[in-house]
Amino acid sequence: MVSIKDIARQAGMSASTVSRVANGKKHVSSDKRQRILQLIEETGYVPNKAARAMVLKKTSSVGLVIPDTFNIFQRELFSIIERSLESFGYYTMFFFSKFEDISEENCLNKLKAENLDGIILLHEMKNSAFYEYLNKIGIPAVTATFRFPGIPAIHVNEEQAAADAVNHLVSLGHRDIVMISGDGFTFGRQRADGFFQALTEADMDLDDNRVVFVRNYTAEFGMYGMRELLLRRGGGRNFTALFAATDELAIGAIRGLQDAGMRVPEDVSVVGFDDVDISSYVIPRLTTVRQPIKEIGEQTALALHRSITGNSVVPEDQILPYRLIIRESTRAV
Amino acid sequence: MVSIKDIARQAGMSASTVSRVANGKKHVSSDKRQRILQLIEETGYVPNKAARAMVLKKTSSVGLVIPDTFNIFQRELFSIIERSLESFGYYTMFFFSKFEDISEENCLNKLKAENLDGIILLHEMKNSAFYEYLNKIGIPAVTATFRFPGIPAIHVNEEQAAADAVNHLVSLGHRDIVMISGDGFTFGRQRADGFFQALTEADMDLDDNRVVFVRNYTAEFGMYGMRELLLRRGGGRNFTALFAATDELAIGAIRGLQDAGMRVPEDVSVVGFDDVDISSYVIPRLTTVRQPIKEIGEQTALALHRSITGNSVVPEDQILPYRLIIRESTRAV
DNA sequence: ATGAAAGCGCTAACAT
DNA sequence: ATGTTAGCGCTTTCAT
Repeated sequence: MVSIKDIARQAGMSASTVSRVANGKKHVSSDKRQRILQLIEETGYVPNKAARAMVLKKTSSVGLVIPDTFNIFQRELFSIIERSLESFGYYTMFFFSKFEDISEENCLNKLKAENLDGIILLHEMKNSAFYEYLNKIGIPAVTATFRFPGIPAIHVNEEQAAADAVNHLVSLGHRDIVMISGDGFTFGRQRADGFFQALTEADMDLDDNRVVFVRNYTAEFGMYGMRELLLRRGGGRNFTALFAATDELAIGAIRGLQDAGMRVPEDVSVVGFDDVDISSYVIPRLTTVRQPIKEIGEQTALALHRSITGNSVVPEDQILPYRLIIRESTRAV
Repeated sequence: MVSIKDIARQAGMSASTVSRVANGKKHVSSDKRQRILQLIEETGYVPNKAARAMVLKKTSSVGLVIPDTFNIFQRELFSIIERSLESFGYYTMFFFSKFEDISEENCLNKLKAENLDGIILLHEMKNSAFYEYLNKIGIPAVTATFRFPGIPAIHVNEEQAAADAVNHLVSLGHRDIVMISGDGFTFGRQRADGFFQALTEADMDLDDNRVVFVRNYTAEFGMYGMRELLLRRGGGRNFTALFAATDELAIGAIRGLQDAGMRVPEDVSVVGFDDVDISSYVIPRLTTVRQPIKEIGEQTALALHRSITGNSVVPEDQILPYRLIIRESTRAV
């Protein structure tokens, strides 16, 4: 590894001068600057980040905490955030965390060791120790797609969005609607709440048997959820519509339906949530709730940047607009 | 941030003693050790990684270079690698890179600044400067899913696997087979080569018009590719089977077929590649080539670990077995 | 404009 | 067993 001293020695100057050049500071004669620049170019010298972080007491890095088993939506989101953060000059470090105490503790320790400038959570924590730590050291933090008291959040109104999705089904004449949701994230609960709210407003029967909560928001568990629903309802001909808490869940559920000899949307209408890439290509194309993923990502990065630099207003919660995208998986009863 | 000095001061001992305890070294009396451990617990002290890296001259971190627009297969793979690396005690840093000179240069600079213990590439580089750098500084490196001369690689025989996929189609009686592949990764070329090889062996016509290369390996581009193919073939009734270079491409292509009024597998059989999660849930379930993703990930981490510790044989190229998974998207003509 | 020196948090070598 | 010291690569006073 070529260090600042190597450059200084080769140039016959001091490390200070090299440092000034490397950081674009003034007060260096242009001939020396030229010479050093040339040496940097030749040797491919790049300042060591660890050493820099130590003296500067900041890392220009932000930590992005994401679920260990992130779904397609979350994957798209973190790419956007990463790119956006980069445009502000931050380097993004990813921290994968399971929804378990031990994994969270592990994640927290890694985070602590890094001396980050800020933290973004895409993923709520089971253990409040995490939030307490953020609070205690006063590190800038932002949450995306969910909120936690005291931390600025960027998200949509999950409950309302879910209710709207269900209302679409109701407006199509469906009277017997079921739902598959999941554990581990608040949005699973919120979307289920929206579901019940819409049912209530439509004056429909809302026994708990209408919702099954599965372990993961994936296609695999969507299929299991559907099997469970079919079992509960004794073969299933008695519901005509399904609301799935994510598009992946919806895709798996449609598979389960198909396996049981039911077609979508002829026999059962299905609405998903997220409007993930693949949703507009599967058969049938999915009716779903589109989250403004680009805006969520960009606003999250911006809010954190503001919070880090501190030279503008403290960012507040931002609730962004969603949109119901009607495609082929729903139809009138 | 609580530092080693804070602990030392509170304990009334020297930093060395605290360091010894924090690193589980011997030669500390058990009462002092107790006291320090307690303090560490209370304060939540975690050694600063940057400072540690500086004196140790190693970071216990490995860089994982992945494509900016990673597909589902690559996403699954990097999770596995990350977990596996963690079990060896490494922290993984992700570096997203586009297949462009500037992005690669950017990525290389970040890499250099980090002083990594090793590097894993999931993604080939356009510019050879990248490989030259690895070589020059002699940093341990491993490539996964592709190979570059001089760097140990973990991968399947892409060409042979593709040929097998096509042979399956041939054995089903298909005589007019087309393909959608992509740019930017060698595997796109290799899978196309396997396609041509199988066609040759089956003594079939192999004009270049049979393959369309799209820009990305996503469902979106799979659909575009199919449209292009349909255009070329004047409406399309004259091919009965498709080989898609990835499952996502296959899903998009099936959508394109469906939109043109053709059904899979009744009118056209489709084979994908990768056996991504979603492939066993979509309609129709995809026939595809399964890469041993878990083994690829684990062997990659292991090979790098060996290369870093240097206390075992230098790892060599490993070619892992693939498997053709026959599901619903293919049938006899 | 330039260099010398101090110090960031940590570990290891060297005393004691 | 424990403390003192030096030094990792860098930036930033502070002299000159």
